[in-house]
Amino acid sequence: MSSDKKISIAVIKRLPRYYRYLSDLLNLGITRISSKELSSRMGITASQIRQDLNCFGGFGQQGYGYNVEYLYQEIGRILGVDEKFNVIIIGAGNMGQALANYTNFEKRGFKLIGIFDVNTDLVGKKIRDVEIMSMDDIEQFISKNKVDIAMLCVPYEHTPAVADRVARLGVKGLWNFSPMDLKIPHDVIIENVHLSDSLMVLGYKLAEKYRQENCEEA
Amino acid sequence: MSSDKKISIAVIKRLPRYYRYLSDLLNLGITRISSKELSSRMGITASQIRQDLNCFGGFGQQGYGYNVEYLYQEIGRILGVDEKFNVIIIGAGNMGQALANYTNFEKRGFKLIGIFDVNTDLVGKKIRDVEIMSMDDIEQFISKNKVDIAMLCVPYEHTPAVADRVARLGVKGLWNFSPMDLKIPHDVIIENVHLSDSLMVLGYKLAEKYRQENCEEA
DNA sequence: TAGATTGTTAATCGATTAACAATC
DNA sequence: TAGATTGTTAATCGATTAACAATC
Repeated sequence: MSSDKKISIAVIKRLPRYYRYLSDLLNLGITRISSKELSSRMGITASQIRQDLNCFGGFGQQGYGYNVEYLYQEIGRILGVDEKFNVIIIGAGNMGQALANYTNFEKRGFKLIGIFDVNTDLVGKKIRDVEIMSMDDIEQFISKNKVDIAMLCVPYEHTPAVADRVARLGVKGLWNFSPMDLKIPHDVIIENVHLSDSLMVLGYKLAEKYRQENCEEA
Repeated sequence: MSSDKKISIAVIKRLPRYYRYLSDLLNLGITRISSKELSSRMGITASQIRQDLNCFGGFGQQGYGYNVEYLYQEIGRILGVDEKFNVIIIGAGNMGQALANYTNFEKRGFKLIGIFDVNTDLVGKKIRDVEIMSMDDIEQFISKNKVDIAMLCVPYEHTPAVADRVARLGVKGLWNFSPMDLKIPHDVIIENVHLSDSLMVLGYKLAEKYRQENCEEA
């Protein structure tokens, strides 16, 4: 059954992946699926799927499997897709603009309501109906609008100060794109996207592959 | 000692993080560090640090600790920073341009040598001295230049076909930004960057936080 | 030498997988 | 009812942490 025993981060990190696969199944018009079939599609064990899902409740039915649409909606609910988080982007460079153009985020419950930049040349420009505003106006904006999440796309050296600034204004979630482990002394949830870490893992695997190929030749 | 017992992915994923912290220490002018001191900075146990490093060899010295510069260089070597991977970006939209502007990648051993897009309006434009070329010319380009890694910043629906196309041309590493688990029938290393998965984990944690706050009020 | 800190083995903890009774 | 497949407990596996002898 569901309720409150602490759910491990390993399980939580798999939820968006389940959500993606279920979305695909839905688009394929598949209405029911067994843990066994899903396991072969996802490349994980059926046991793990059942174990994971049972952290949150019994979504399946013996002898039948899982109803795709129901499971999709339940996982969406767990992930907070219905919560409709209000989001701002800080830093309207390429990365900020790229994120502003990701319409998929909206479907996942993240609504972009503002973009901020220090560069006054950009102020007034619109990206998908959302205006770029001056950083000077951010205090006023947040006091007038509920902002759940700030996506931080500012240069490395400014990131801690900007994070601190929006945290003081009551923003509860930060999505950090700078290559640092952002830590601020506030009651805030931080999720770091370490692009260069990911690239370096790719580099490691590639270097390892090249080494192996060289061995085989020799 | 070093050698060939398979190193777990959990360890490898921590290497870029060690590399970042060591780079910071170097910039602070710190020349030696103990696993204990590093553990308190990184928020992991000293035991894990020593265990991790010893997968690759004994980099430290009893009674002294680790030489920061030496350890930094060794981890860099393990990660392939010296290999100088040649990289191309496919898709010169906001995300592709954002990546093209990340000068940090170069310092980590990833050299951008080409950008490709289907949009002929973009062809000829330069980003940091690298020209945007037409997708039609990609076969010729790869046959003339060693390309280790392709960063895929193309729309979702085109991603598998583009991945397949460059894999056939001999590109051995793919960095995928589309929200799918890219799988292609070639001998290629794929690293997926699932931005929306990361954002949804943030959403989960935030939703959980809000639920807790509501409970406390009630 | 004495103190510090590694490298490494052993113990613990947590996550994954296997097994199977419950039940649709 | 018989067959299928879940929910859940138990077994296994791997990763993290603790401990300490080796040694700088």
